[in-house]
Amino acid sequence: MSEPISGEGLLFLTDEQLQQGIEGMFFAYRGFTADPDRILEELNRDRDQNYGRAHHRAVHFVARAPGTTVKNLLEILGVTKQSLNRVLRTLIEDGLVVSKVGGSDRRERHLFLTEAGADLERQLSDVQRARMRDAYRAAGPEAVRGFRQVLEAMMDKELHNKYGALRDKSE
Amino acid sequence: MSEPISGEGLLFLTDEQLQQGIEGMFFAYRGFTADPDRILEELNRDRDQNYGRAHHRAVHFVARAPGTTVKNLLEILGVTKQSLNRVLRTLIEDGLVVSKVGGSDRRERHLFLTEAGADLERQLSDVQRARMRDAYRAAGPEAVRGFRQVLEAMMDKELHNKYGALRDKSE
DNA sequence: TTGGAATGTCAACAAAGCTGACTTAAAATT
DNA sequence: AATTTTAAGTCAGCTTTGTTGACATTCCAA
Repeated sequence: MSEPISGEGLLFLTDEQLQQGIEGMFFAYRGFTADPDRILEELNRDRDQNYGRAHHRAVHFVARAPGTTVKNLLEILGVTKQSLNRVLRTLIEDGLVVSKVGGSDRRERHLFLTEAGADLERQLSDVQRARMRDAYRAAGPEAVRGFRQVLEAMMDKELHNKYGALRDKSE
Repeated sequence: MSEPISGEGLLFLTDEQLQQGIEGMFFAYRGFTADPDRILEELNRDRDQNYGRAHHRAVHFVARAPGTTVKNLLEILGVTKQSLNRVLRTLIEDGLVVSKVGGSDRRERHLFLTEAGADLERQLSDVQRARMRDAYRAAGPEAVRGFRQVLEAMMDKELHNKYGALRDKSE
C-alpha cells in the first residue's frame, strides 16, 4: 500500500487503483460525450426527427473515412444493420449523408457527407476536440502519450486493428 | 506535422491527434464494458428480468459506497430517479440490494448489497479490473499516471468532485 | 402548522439497441 | 449456366434505458 507503483516498470496494482481507473473511465466518458449531446439536444428543439449519439457516431465515421461502405461502418460501430439503417435513413432523408452505388462492386453503397452533413459534423467535432485539447493541455505531453497507450491496451484486439486501419486509409 | 509535441510542455496538437484521442475513447470504452456485458448476457439466459449496464452501474456504486442514499446515487449516475428506481426495484426484488430507512433522516433510503448482490458485483468487477490491470501492465506505470491525469482533466468539474469524494469516504 | 425535501409510483413516450424473416441485386463459385 | 454467397435494405416486434409530467407519502425544519 505504501509503494503502489515501483520504479522498475513492474506494477503493483491495488484493487483500489484499478477501481479508480474504472470510475475514471466512467466519468470521463460522460464528459467526453456531454458537449456534443448538448448541441444535439438544442438542435432537436422544434424538429421532427431527433438526432442522438448514434447519429453523431455515424456522421463522425463517415467524415473520418469518406466513401466508406455500410458494411465497414457496421463493423466499426458494432451494431446491427437494422439499427444503423434506421440512423442512416434519417440522415440521408435529411440530406446530411449521400449513398452512392459502388464502382467496382455495385452491391456496395459508399457513404459521404453533404455540405450540411459536414457542417453538423464540424459543430459536434469542434466541441469534442476542444475538450480533448483542453484535457491534453492540462495534463501535458507525457500524460497524453500514456493516455493513448492505456487506451490502446484497453481495446479489443480486432477493434484495435480497425482503429489502426482508420488512421491510414479512407479510400 | 514533423514535431507535433514540443519538449517544453507546450503542446502543438493537430486535429488528427485529437481525432485519434476521440476515437481511442470510443473504442476503449467499448472494450471497457465488453466483459461485464458478456457476463450479464449469459446471466440473462433463462431469466425473466434482464440486467444491463444500468444494473451494473448501480451495483458497482452501491458496492463502492455502502449505505449511500438514493439521492447520492442519482447524482453520481446522472439519470432521473424514475430511471434509477426501475433498476433498483428489480435489484431489490431479486434480493441483490437492500434499502434501509435512514437513521438520522428517515426519508432517506440507504442502499446495501446482499450476499447475492456482492457476488454479482464481484463477478462483474473481477473481469473489468482484470482488463484494466492488463492494460495498465501493458502500458507501464508512467503511462498509467498520464492516463489518470487526462481522464481527470476530461471530466466535468462537478463530476470530478464526486469522483474525488468517492475516493475518500464511503460512510 | 405549513412548506419543502426526499422518496416513490403511475403513465406515456423516445432513442437505440436486438432478433427473425424476407427481398433485391450483384458477385463469386461450382 | 446454375447455384450460392454477399451487401444492402425493409418490416415487424421486442427490450433496455433514458426522458417528462403528475401525483402521493413521509417527515424534517422554519
